[in-house]
Amino acid sequence: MIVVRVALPVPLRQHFDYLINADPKPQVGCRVLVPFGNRKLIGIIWQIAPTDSFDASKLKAVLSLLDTSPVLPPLLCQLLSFAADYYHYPLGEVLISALPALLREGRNLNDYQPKAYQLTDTGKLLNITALKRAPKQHALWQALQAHQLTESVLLQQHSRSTLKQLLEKQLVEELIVAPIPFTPPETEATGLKLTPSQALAVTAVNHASGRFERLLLEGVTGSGKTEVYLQAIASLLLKQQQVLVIVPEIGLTPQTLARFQARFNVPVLCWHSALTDNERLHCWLQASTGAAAIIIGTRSALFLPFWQLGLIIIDEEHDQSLKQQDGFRYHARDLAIKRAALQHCPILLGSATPSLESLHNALSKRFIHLPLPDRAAGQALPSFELVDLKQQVLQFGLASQTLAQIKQQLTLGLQVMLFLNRRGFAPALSCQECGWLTECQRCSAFTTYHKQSRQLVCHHCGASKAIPRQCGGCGSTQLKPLGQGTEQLEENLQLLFPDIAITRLDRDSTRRKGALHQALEDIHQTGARLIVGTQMLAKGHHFPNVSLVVIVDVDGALYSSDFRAPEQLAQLLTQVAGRAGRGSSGGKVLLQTQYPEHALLQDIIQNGYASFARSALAEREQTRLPPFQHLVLFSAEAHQSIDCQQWLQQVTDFMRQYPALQLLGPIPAPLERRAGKYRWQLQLYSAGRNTVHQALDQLLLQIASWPLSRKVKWQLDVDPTDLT
DNA sequence: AGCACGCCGACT
DNA sequence: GTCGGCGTGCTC
Repeated sequence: MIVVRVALPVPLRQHFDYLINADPKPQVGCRVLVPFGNRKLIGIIWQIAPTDSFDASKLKAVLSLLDTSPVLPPLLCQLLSFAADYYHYPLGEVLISALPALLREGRNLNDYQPKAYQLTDTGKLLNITALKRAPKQHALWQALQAHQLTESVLLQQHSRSTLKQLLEKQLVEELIVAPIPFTPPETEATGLKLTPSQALAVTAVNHASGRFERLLLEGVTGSGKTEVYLQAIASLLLKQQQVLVIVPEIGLTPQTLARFQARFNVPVLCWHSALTDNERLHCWLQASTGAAAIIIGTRSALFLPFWQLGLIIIDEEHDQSLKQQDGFRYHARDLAIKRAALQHCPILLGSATPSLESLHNALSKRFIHLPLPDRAAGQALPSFELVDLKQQVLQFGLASQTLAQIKQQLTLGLQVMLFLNRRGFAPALSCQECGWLTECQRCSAFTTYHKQSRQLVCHHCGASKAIPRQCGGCGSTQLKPLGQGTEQLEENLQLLFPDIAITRLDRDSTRRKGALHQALEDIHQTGARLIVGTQMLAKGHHFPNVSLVVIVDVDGALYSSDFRAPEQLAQLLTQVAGRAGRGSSGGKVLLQTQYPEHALLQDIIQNGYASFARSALAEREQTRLPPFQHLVLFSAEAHQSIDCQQWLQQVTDFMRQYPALQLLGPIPAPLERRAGKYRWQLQLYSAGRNTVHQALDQLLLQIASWPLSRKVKWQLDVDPTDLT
């Protein structure tokens, strides 16, 4: 018996030591089933024979060793260990979250390995007449005479039950076949003709092959980023190297997959949350054996165990969905960079609207900057136009000038897209007599009026209730919708344009399975049409027939408390604009605003995202905000507001011993109460990373001993992207 | 986190 | 008399 140190999926920042048989040999990265208190847990072996073991007389023994070789190979162990340190999240939970669910539950990997079948010695010596009354079994026995057959080949000709019968008679035996990596193509796939800047980008990626290099591909929408990805991949496949492509949640469409599959004659697999547990494990195995050549996946694909990874691509690297927003709050882009460093392979970040973080890295020469300034097909970029809402009589939230332009495009048989980031019919119901508004009982927010479903819904906690007959303040029955959401905008537009088809695209209209697909199909038909939608319109989908985009209300983001709001608005506007006018006609984008002279808007519309981003960076530098300082966000949640505040005050008091840290807070969170709980936060700024990490390590040793930590649910977000 | 232990209030 | 509320302690 030897001692192993095990990482367990518990929120305790420590390891646990167990006794284990020296044979079969336990290895770091293997799963073990261990007794823990009065329950059983699956953990990962983290160290063999630690020198400073726990009191040997108190050690329990491992119940079983689940793997003969590590499910987490050394490189992944390094990556995950780094991640646990960097995000200050318990190692055991980080390790276990990197495994597919079936492996987390302790499933035996061998059951999922590809199998082959051959005759046993008795099977080989069997008399030819022995199976004559079982023709199917006889046929299979005959087929196996020459050589073994893999499971998939065998099942093409024979049934599983025949096989089972021969296995039971011990005439046939099962063996696990050694995995075979994908067959590299013989010649490089031919792609489209590249523009000079595309060709330059492909060359740069190829040149970086085999070593760690970070490249930022800054390409306006329609500049052919995907073609650069495809051609950069082509030469790696010849060398039998695998490629990982990480895309935002919404970006993994059948079209994306089809485009990769059509180009290369190698296995392309996808990885996303809609896969079943079995499909996930399959994909995980194909990555680890090298059978998969290209994997296109959402952020957690980052933790797949590749056989020979040659390149990582992060598409839409600015996208918020790359950052996990609960539990282990990692950023897939940042961890992918770490992974590329460990793998000694290049990483290519692509976006039309790069994050200020990546742009800063590119401008300061840490990343190789690869701009693609022109649209590949040569069309003009859409033009922006501001619509001043001041002193205007609005009809359904739209200025007369806006309506005139909509009408004009519809008359031409073209499509118009209206973007309103507020779903439902109206953001609240209001009493005409006393001004009372329908509020959520459990959140500090109003409840949205949904007309179709006849309900008041809180968009923060999800609670819904029937529409009240009377005002909760004065008892009046005069309740009217206040403000406008997509549901109402659709209704109103239908009144104005009774003959025009309208498609609404938001979380409510696409809830039903297949509804999104249907809506997109409708939009792809030519002819006049109005499209109304939320954020969903800005991501992933292309609308070739849209010639005019209306941003109904841009002002919300102009004066936000979140310092990232301008960046996000600029990205949104640019992305929305890029969705339109892809056909022969260049599109136009109307921005309705009360503040047409606002510097940010002026910058975006006159000079474009690239220019805006550079001035925004200069501003961040002056105000010492990320990426010029590092930010860590503490949040606390409790039934009593005072508990949150006091808990964060304790953090503040502790952190005072580090003068290099700047503290902002404790302050109430932007949504002070959610689902019946109060929420506070504390922001920590630091010029250097080391200081924060050291301070946090010390702090986390203390927190468990604070009595208040029992009442307060707290979390820590390193490099937060969302300050709510 | 989970789970047991333990000490006080309102029920069959 | 018990069921069950959640404070406290522990997990190799």
